[in-house]
Amino acid sequence: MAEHPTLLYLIDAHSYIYRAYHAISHLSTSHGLPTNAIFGVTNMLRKVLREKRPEYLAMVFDARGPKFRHALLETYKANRPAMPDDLSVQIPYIKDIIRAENLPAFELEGYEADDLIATIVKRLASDEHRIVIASGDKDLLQLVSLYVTIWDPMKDRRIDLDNLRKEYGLEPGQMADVFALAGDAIDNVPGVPGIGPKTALSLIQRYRSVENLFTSLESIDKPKLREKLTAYKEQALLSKELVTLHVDVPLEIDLSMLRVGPPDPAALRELFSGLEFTKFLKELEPVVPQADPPGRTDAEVNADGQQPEAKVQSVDTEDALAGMLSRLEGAESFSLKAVGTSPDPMLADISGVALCIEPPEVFYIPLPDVNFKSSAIEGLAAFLQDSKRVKAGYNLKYDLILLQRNGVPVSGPYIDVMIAAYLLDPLGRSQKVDSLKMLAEHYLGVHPGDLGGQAMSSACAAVGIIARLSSRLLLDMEERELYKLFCEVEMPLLEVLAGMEMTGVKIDLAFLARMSQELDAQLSEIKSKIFAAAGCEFNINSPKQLGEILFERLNLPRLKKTRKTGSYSTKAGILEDLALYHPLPGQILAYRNLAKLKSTYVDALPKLINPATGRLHTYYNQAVTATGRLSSSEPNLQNIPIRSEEGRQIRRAFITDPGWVLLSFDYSQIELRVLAHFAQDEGLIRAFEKGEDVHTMTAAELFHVFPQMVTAGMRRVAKTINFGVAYGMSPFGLAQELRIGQKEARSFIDAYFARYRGVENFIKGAIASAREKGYVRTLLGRFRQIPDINSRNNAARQFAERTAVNTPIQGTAADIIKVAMIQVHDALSVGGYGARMIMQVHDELILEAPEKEAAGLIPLVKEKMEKAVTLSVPLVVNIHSGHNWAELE
DNA sequence: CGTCGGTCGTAC
DNA sequence: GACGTACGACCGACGT
Repeated sequence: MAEHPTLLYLIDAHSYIYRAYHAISHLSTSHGLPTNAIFGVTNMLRKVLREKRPEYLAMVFDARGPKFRHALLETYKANRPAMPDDLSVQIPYIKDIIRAENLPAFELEGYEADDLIATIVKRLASDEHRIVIASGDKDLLQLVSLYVTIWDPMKDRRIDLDNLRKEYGLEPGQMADVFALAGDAIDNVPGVPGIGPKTALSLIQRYRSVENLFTSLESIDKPKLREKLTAYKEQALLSKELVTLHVDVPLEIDLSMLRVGPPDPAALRELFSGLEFTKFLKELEPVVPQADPPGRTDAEVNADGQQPEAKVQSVDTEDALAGMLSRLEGAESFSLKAVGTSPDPMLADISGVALCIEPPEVFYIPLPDVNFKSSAIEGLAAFLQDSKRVKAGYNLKYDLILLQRNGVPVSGPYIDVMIAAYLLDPLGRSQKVDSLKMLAEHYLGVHPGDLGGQAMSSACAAVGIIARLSSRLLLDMEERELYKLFCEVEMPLLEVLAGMEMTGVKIDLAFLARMSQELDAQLSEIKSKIFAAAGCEFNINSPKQLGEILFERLNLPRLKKTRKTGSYSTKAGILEDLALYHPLPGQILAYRNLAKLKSTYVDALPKLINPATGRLHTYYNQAVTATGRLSSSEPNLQNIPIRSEEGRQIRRAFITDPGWVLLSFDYSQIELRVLAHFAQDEGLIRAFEKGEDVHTMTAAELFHVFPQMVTAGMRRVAKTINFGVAYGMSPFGLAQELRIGQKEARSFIDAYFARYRGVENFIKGAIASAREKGYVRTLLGRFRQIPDINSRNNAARQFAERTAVNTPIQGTAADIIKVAMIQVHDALSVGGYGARMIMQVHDELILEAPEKEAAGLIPLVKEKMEKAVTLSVPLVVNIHSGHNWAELE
């Protein structure tokens, strides 16, 4: 596989023109010119340009005039309605916009876009030139190959060779056979009447091709089906000719014809203003001076007339490179920003690196284009890997992944100013991934103007600011006693997380596809029962409509208060109560349960599979939570269901390669152990030292019985209280959770605190300390301000008090697993294991390992986790292994 | 079409 | 109102 394949985007223009036309209704200028299709196509195009920054692209149009296929079948497309007038008037404007964006466009008299696309694919697709076809047209599926994927930019759905094989169980070349049998009413491909997509698919799966099917007709056991096929044999063969794409369009084409040029902002501005597209007008960047000629460039970025932030030197000659490298020789630290073509570092191609040793001087190394690419990379790589030099960045994990994927490994020490700012203020959302600008304003008092603009220049401005921010934030962290946490935990963890994100996890797509189908069937069954029970049809997903049905139409008792907005609450707890009065609430609960699984997990996960790796790469955010936990997104792997049996099935889709095994290591009761440590509570510490079931022990204490006498109900109460303590539980909350009265709940809580005086004192102490200092800290010194702790507003203050109790507990547990992750990572690398950490779920680490390594690995990882820190109670890690995540119990 | 608050539900 | 920390799907109001 090539190291950096070039991506070519082929856009099926008519597919998008029609979709935009139908998706957007009634958009027109004040003069009455319809603009719905123009708007939709422009929107899609600009999205592609913005997000993919393609180097090569072609807009492919259907040509007017007779199609050669008419010779094949006179009725072909005969009854297809001509393009409506209010659409055809828009086409010239779309072409104008494509011209102004400077995008290559192709159209050939007598040929359809499909055939042009097929021909271009035939000529250009290779390992080095991967092709992405943007289209919603099924016929194009036959072009999918190792080098060609189909992408629907509106739904952001990708189909590559693996997907296609898994979804259809066929090779791309067989897709034409399926369509030939099933036919297509819109394109007037007749197919075989009475055979739809399902039957067609299963026939081709069995017989491989239309031709082969007709030689084996006698083996079809359903007589009706055999009759149909016999009767329409000729029509089916003709249909196949119709749907088979032609790769012999007389078109001279080479790669250079597809190169995307720079857009013409003046022309775009004129078009957009004539079309009254204010949205796009705003997006056009303000007029900037032309970039200086290659060589030495002094693109100055002004900060409100203060000193320039960046004097950019473009490293695009051997001399410039030598100059930069000799400057790096004397540098103990430098800041960097890798520029990629996508915000997802697992999808992006690298286009360059900006680097700053001493602001305002900035180097920019354009990467894939430079002809001395290898020497530039090698020279730079030596410095990026030098453990004596500090590398500063903003969201460095992005740069690490992008560079590593392009063969340039980076090593610490690091200073990530996003994370530094997060430690200093974990609430102030000032350190979001796109807000380096806010940090500059807050800590440096400058107002950089160029951070949101074009990628290269904003990266150059960014590295200057990062260099200045890093020294400032280091001082602030020292002052706040956060420096050690930063250097010894967060920065090493950054690299661990980068590795986990790059590795990703393998997913069983076929399993999810089956599950999706099953859920579909179950959902439609429940849906009809719901409509019958309700006596009318409505949107089950709308809490508003549902509330009206339940409480107004069916007049069910309004047991709970209405919500803020005045609508009725329809959450699960309330529906469970209502289920006693009517069958509908129970059916709704069942529907919600399945619909949630389908939309949030079963159908969402496949969309996030990376086409290049075939795996799922979550994003671990290290600078989001108020307590110091990690969060995971795209997808969130930290809320995959486990508690219900149906939900847990989702975990069966998380798998590993043959010969490998999944191992999970989870801390037993980590938050309760942390509580025992902080509270120095004798009873709790003793329970953990004995190594017995802590909830049972608590129940024994609470109910004054021997542990052997504890019933399941008693244990459940104890368990709920044990969890509740860490959350700052109230009698109301406990009552609700246990479905008991508030008085009873209060007496349980009183009994708990009477038995666990240390815990009671810890809670009082945590609140008092927060009141006095205005903040709380975790075991490793992580810091969170509690601004409302002295508020006169009761609700706000009580909330602050619960936070003051919960944050040290939750945050310390987060500290501990972070330390463990670093040590496990180091141990794996020192021990030369092939095993790797792939997921973290707050108190649990999941590794994948070659089966042979598992036995040796288990005690090693367990040891590292249990000894990550020393508390007054032992840390205990439980281990499970299996071939999918559900087997890890 | 896009954004955003509200509601709901999953995890630890 | 009411028990901590997240992410994200869906709806529906509203803006372009």
